[in-house]
Amino acid sequence: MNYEEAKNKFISTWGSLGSLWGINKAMAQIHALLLISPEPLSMEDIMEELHISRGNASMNLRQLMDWGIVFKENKIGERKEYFTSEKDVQELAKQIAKERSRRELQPTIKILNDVSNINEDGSDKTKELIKQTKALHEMAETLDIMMNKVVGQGNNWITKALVKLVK
Amino acid sequence: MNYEEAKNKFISTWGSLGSLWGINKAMAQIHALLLISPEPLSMEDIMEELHISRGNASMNLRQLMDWGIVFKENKIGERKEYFTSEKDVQELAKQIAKERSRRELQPTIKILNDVSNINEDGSDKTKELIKQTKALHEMAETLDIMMNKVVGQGNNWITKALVKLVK
DNA sequence: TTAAACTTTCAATGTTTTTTGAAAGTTTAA
DNA sequence: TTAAACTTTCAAAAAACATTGAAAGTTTAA
Repeated sequence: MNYEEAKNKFISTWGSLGSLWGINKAMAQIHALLLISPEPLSMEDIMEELHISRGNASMNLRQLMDWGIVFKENKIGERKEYFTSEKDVQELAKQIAKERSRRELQPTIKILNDVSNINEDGSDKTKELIKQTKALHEMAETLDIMMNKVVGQGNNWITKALVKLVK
Repeated sequence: MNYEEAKNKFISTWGSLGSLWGINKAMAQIHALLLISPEPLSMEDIMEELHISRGNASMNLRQLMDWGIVFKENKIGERKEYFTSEKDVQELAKQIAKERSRRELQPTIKILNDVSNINEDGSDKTKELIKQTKALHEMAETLDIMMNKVVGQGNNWITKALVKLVK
C-alpha cells in the first residue's frame, strides 16, 4: 500500500465510522484529512481533496470548530483562512467525550431522573418502569463520570493501570 | 407525570438516543418498550403500542435478537411468539459493548494497523500519517480492552472503585 | 394431507439527512 | 468609499435510510 492508498483508506474509514458515531461523513472526513495533514489546509484545499462543495466544507468546518477539535489559523500576509485539527489523540478523545456527554448523556440523565421519580402507584408496570429507569440512570451517571473524568484527563496513568490490570 | 406520560417519554427518548448511537428509532423503541414491560409482548402488542407495521416489527426484533439483547419466549399452549428484553442493565451494557467492539472497533483497528504499517518514505506527510494512525491504533486497542473486559464483566468492583477514585 | 395462524421478505413508498451552488454577507487593501 | 477576495447562508435537489403492506414462507393442529 502506498501513501495515496493508505491516505484514502484512512479518510474513508474514518468517514464511515463517523456516521456510526453520530457525526456525518463529510465532517468525519474533513477531520481525518486535517488530522494527517502536516500543514494547515485552506477551504479550497479541503474541497478539492474530498470533492465536496464550498457550502458543505464551510458548514462542517464550523461544526468541527464547535466540537473544539478543529481550529482556524491565519498565515501572516494571507487573507485566506487555514484549518488544523487537534493533533494529540488523547486531547481529541477528551474533547469528544466531553461534548458527547454534554449533548447526549446529560439530557438523557435528566429525563431518566424525571421518569424514575413518578409516583409509585403499586402496579407492576409502574414498578418495572421505575426500577429500570433508576438502573439506567445510575449507569448513565457512572458513564458520565468516566467520560468527563477518566478519558484523556492528565491522569492517564489510571487508564494504563487499568489496562494492565485487566488485559 | 403519570405512568402513561412517563412511559411515552422514556420510549421516545430512548428512540431518539438510539439513532445517535447507530441503531434506528424503531429498534430502539421496541427495546425500550420491552425493557419496561413486566410481561413478554407479542409482535401484535408491539405493533399496536408503537404504531408500526408488521414488517418493521419483524425486522427490528430480529436485529435486536442478533444484538443479543432481546429474546424469543414461547408460552405453552400458544402458537404466537413473545419477546422479552435483557432486564439486567449491567448485562445489557456488556452485550452492547461487546457487539459494538466486534462490529465497529475491531474492523477499524485492523485498518489502522494496515495504514500505520505502510513504508516510511521519509516525506513529512507519510511521517504524519504513520504517526497519527499509530496513535489512534493504540487508543482504539485500549478502548477495545475496556469495552470487552471492563464494561459489565463480573468484576464490576473495578468500575465502582474507579468512580470513587475520580469522582 | 390441509388450512389456519402465524412470521418473514422485499419492492415500492415515504421520510430524514446531506449536499449543492448561487446569492448574500464580510473583510481588507488601496 | 469601492471592489476584490474570501466566507456563510439557505432553498432546492440528491442521496441515504426507514417503513409499509401484501405476497410468500413456515409451522402446527387436526
